[in-house]
Amino acid sequence: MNKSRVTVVDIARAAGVSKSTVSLVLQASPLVNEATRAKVNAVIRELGYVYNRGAANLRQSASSRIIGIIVNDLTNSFFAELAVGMDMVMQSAGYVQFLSNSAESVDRQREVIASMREHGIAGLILSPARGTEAGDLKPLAASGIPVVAVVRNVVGAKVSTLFSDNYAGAKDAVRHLVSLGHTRIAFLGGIANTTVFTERVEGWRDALSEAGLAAPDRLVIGTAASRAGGVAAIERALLLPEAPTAALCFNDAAAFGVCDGLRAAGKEPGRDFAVVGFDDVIEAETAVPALTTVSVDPQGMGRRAAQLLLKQINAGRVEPETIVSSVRLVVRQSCGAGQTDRTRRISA
Amino acid sequence: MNKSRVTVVDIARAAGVSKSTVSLVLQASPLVNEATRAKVNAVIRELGYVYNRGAANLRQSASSRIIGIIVNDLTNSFFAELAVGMDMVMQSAGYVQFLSNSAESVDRQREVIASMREHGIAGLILSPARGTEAGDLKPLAASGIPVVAVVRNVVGAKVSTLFSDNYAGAKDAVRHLVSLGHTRIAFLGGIANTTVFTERVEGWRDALSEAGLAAPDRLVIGTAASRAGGVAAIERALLLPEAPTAALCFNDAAAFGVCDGLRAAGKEPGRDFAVVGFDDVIEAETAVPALTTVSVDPQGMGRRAAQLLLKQINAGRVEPETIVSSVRLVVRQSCGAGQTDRTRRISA
DNA sequence: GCAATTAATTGGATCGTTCCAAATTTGTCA
DNA sequence: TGACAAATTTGGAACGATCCAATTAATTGC
Repeated sequence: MNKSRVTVVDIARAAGVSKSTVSLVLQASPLVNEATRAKVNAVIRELGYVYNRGAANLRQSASSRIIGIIVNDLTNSFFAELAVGMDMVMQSAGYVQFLSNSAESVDRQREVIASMREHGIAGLILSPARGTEAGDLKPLAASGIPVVAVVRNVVGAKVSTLFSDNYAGAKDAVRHLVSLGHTRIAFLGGIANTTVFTERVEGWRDALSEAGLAAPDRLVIGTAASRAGGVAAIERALLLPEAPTAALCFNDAAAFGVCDGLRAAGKEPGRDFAVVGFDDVIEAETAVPALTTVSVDPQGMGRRAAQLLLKQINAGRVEPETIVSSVRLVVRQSCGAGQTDRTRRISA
Repeated sequence: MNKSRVTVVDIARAAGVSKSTVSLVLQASPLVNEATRAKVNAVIRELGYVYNRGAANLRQSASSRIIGIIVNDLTNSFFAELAVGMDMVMQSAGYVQFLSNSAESVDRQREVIASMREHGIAGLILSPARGTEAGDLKPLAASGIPVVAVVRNVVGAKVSTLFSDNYAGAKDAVRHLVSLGHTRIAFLGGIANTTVFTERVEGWRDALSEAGLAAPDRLVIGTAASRAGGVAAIERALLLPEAPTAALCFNDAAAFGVCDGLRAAGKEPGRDFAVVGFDDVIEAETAVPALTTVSVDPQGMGRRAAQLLLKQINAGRVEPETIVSSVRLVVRQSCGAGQTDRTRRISA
């Protein structure tokens, strides 16, 4: 009902103390007498006082408790999980987040970064939009705001980076397919000319040559990193003269698409064609067939990124570091090896 | 390199004008001379000045350009899309968002709301965690901050609400299944005792009785509203004495789970059992079989919610309004009717 | 050329908090 | 009890912007 907001001065007047004392109570200072503290707190509750962090921030030279998170595609469940992981850590560390979706637009990303700077973020976690340049992060770095890039890296930018071991993961996956007897193994889906794509293809190529198998370029079919992209990739793959019998897919979304495409072509994934994904999104486990995939634990990665950023914020000025998050192959059914408990139980 | 930040006073000094003039330039006031404006802008760029919105906000009586968004489960692609829709509108209206994930925890939600209040949000869009009470939103309403609840409603709270027509959607879906000749139609997945669940079951029940069919309670199998929940629900459904031949599922995630469960039991969704979902997430279109589902267009809903909130913010004080977003049944393959172009092309 | 307008500019005062140095109260001990 | 230390409390100056009333500069009309 009060048109104007309640301030420390109002509290002070009502409690019969000075505003300085109220301020001390607000920050739980040990300097203030217990009785006074109790009285002030009572008045605070009574008047429905709301702390004004903006005003406090203005005076405090220390950085704010706001951190920015920008993700390139929130509708992709990999990134959504990544964001959730960050959210968990930041929340419990007493930070709030500006979370934004750049939708792969560098312009949009630039705007969001500018807006976040104006709001005085203490740090930024960025899953960069495609085409992000070092210059886009320059102003942040210049004003000493720590930045952590996740999943993708920004070439030339002096920021901490956290990404998964794409090369090793792809290599492991292909080795496994080779051990199952496959000789024509494709790489399906994903957008070429991205660092992540290149690294995974590199792992695929090296695993093949290590096994003495050919790795012809026509077996690498880059499309969108989505379900639809997976469908398109497998359609093209099946038209090849010597069609592959197995595939490592760019990510899980593409892998699901590949399964869809196989079924549409009358082939059963897992039985007639081995499919391996990358990411290990939650659906990978419950899908039928359950997806064999390279697990990168997006939530865990989000948590680690958040921790890294917090460390940098607390340390003041820190040298950028690069963390390669290790991955592991989770063998389920879509590659044709192994069986889960659930399947056995149902078919029994 | 400068340890302390650049302020309007620094700009003023460097440009040889007063800080008031700089302020005028910052807000693009027509009062300032073109030559002066140009000079000031040049200095701003040169010194790398960053506008301090916190300080500005402190003085300005008007509300901030920050809005809060809290979503109950960001890992669910329905809600992720919802958030993206909001993000689009808010971004282009010049607002930034605090986006948080309550993960269905009312405590967490309360903390986040408190934190947002301290940061002076201009409004809040909330997809409430289960168990949210009117009291949780009371303080916001009391301080005149507009709130829009989406997807779920908060009983007793005087806030605007935007949800989809669950009853009509469910009814339409079941009518369609009836028209295909099904007589034993189950309702699978979803958590009972939620408004959304109740409304959808109501639509299911009424469509059945309208067709002169029985709607026994055992055909309603509530589980989690997830892929895993769908698997569990269909497993139980198939064990019933007179097993159903079709199902309306609580949402698309559950519907995918039902498809998985059917395959695991040796039945092909669409051919041996009709499956209909609810939501129309992006994957519904590309899945095999493509999912027949009640389309609620989550992004569109997010956009509408954002527009509603903006309207309320601009209007000052507004009466809470309730908008029921209409839905439409999208017939694809999982219900056994119709064929998409893609399937025909591949099988040809 | 001078008053009357209009266009541009400018010092404070202010927003709600924190910080600092100084003032006050309380407690201790000889 | 008085001196001294410790425990509390406090007024006023920041923080970085905006706003207002007031001032100064430029333009116009006659």
